[in-house]
Amino acid sequence: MVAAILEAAARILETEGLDGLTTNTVANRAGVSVGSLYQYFPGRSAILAELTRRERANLATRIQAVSADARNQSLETALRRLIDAAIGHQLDRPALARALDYIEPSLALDDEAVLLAETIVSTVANLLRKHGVTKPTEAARDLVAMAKGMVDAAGLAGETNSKALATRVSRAVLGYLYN
Amino acid sequence: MVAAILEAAARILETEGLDGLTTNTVANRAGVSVGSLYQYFPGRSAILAELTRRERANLATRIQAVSADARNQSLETALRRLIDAAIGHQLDRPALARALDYIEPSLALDDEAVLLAETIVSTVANLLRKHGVTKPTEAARDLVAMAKGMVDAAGLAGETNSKALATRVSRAVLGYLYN
DNA sequence: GTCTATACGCGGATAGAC
DNA sequence: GTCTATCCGCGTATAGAC
Repeated sequence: MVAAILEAAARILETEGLDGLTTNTVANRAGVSVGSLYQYFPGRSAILAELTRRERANLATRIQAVSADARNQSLETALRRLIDAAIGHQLDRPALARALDYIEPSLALDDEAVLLAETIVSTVANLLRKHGVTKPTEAARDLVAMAKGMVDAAGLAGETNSKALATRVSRAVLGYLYN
Repeated sequence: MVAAILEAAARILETEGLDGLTTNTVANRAGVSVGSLYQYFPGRSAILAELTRRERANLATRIQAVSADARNQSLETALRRLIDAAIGHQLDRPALARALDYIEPSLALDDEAVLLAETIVSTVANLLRKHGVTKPTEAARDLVAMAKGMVDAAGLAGETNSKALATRVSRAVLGYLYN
């Protein structure tokens, strides 16, 4: 039930945008009544917060799996794997990812969700540190930001060729690191 | 009067976000009544559209001025100037720029506003083409996207050191081009 | 031209039936 | 536990006074 509501909310975010997401539309789309919805969520923003938490957890899991897996790889290879994971995540549901990215800062996320959001940057930072990159935290933030920008734009433009996109993001990332 | 309304809308977008922007709040902040507001704008979204158009025009003007000025500079210098201009624009009102970036795709912009938005990418593309960069349009889109991502994140994080930021963006941009 | 007052609809949220 | 019905407040938009 919770899953049905969240999935309905996600679909509405994708098709109608933030404005179109109301307790009524979510309930309708989920095939339940508003009353039932309020038994599982205290309100509209709680739905958004939980949806964000789930998506972040999703991405964090991917990132960590790849990162653990790439422990003995070169920095280039490890980064490429991370980029692939991030692109896979974002191009899976580009409009959703974009909407959540935007509202995240204005959301009152619980500690867990905040931690998850930071996981991504700190995973990258750790990787960079291990390979002797200077200012790993700053670099990680920059790399994540630029990758996000590129992937986000690609998603908006309807680009679907993940591999070509990954190659270009890699170029930008490696170029940043080696200049 | 129109200017007062738009400035009020901009301030509300910055402080309250998209949800907080209503015809009432805008009118109040502008020091006029709702009735007067409707004499100048047919509705809420018209305000957003016009605000977007103005901001885009603002940035496009900066970009073109710099671009014309840098006609005989090296590619590196020209790009750095463009980056400085873009950062100057975005860090001037980071929350506003971020909000408009997000809503722009869902806005029914008139032809002029669309053209202005494209001006930025095509200015960069022309510059790249002149210097023999392959796939200039694709590269321009990527460069703008990654710069936007970095500057946007910086603005969110409250970073105010434009010069340091510009240096990092330059690194990313040049790294992308020369790899 | 600008205001106040108001009609109208919609979304959030709850009460109470089943 | 889920539903329907309903209350309340707010935002859009307009009508009409000044």
